[in-house]
Amino acid sequence: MSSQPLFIGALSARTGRSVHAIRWYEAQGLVPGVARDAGGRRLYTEQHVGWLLLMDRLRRTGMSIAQMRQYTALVKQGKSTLQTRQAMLKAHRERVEQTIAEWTEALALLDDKIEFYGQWLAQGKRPALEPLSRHTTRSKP
Amino acid sequence: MSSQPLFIGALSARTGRSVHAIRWYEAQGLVPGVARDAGGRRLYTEQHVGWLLLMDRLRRTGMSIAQMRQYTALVKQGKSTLQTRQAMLKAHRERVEQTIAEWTEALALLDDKIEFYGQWLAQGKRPALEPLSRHTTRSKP
DNA sequence: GCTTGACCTAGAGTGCGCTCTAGCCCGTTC
DNA sequence: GAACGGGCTAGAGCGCACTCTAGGTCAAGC
Repeated sequence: MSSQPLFIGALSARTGRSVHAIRWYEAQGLVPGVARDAGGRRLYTEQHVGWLLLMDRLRRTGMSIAQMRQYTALVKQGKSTLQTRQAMLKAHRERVEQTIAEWTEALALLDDKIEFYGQWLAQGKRPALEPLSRHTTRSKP
Repeated sequence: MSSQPLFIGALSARTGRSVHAIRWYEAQGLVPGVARDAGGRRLYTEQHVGWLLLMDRLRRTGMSIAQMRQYTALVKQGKSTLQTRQAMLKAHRERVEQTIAEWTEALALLDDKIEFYGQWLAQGKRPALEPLSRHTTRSKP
């Protein structure tokens, strides 16, 4: 269960992030609890693997570095910030859902366009109805 | 049905894109068929509204400017490129679906974390199981 | 005919998130 | 003990997608 510490190269291998990126994340205040050995080298634990992968997920779902820094700062402050952290994640969850909804709409537009090209190709002439109007207009009934 | 042309300010208002952005898009080869009046001002039609909104959708679903330029170039070349255009959209559709899947996974992780904080708050002490392991490890059975 | 405002071009500047370089240190291996 | 691999810091550079500035033109209204 308890494992020996990882050096930065090992953490890099485990997380798929570059060594540079890991150091840069730390400099940005996105990696709490990094110890050093006698020679000044960073020492990581298994938890850091999970943490970095969480950071990765947050990033790749559009959370900014600034917000991730804020979240990390809350974690560093301990359990008095549990509520705030939960609220942050809930807010982010909202944004993720919102984005999924938008991308799903885009999927519908793409399907229409693909179908439009399909008909054009099948019939040899441009179909009458352009698919654009249905999806791209901004309301106005 | 036939409407008088729009100047760039009107197009900006209709599409929500800035005047600067519209000119920049044109410079990048993303806006086909832009006429000019005697004084050199750009003249747009209703189709341009739809076109820009399509470009917007593609952009906001992660298509790069380079790829949008490629797509626009195909449109400019006429119907001989129908098949290629359709293929491009199909490929983009794939990427969009892929991304939706990833974001949906992230949603699950967020839900777990939110729940984790909920339990911590309810019980007053840190729950045993960290939600991270389930979602963030990269395979390894 | 002069002001006003919307338009024009060319190009510089910006913000984000890394990525890479330079120059150095330290510990292990031959 | 020299070479090598991996670590360190500080800071420069990059790619993308805009965004803004400077300096000018043009046309419609007073």
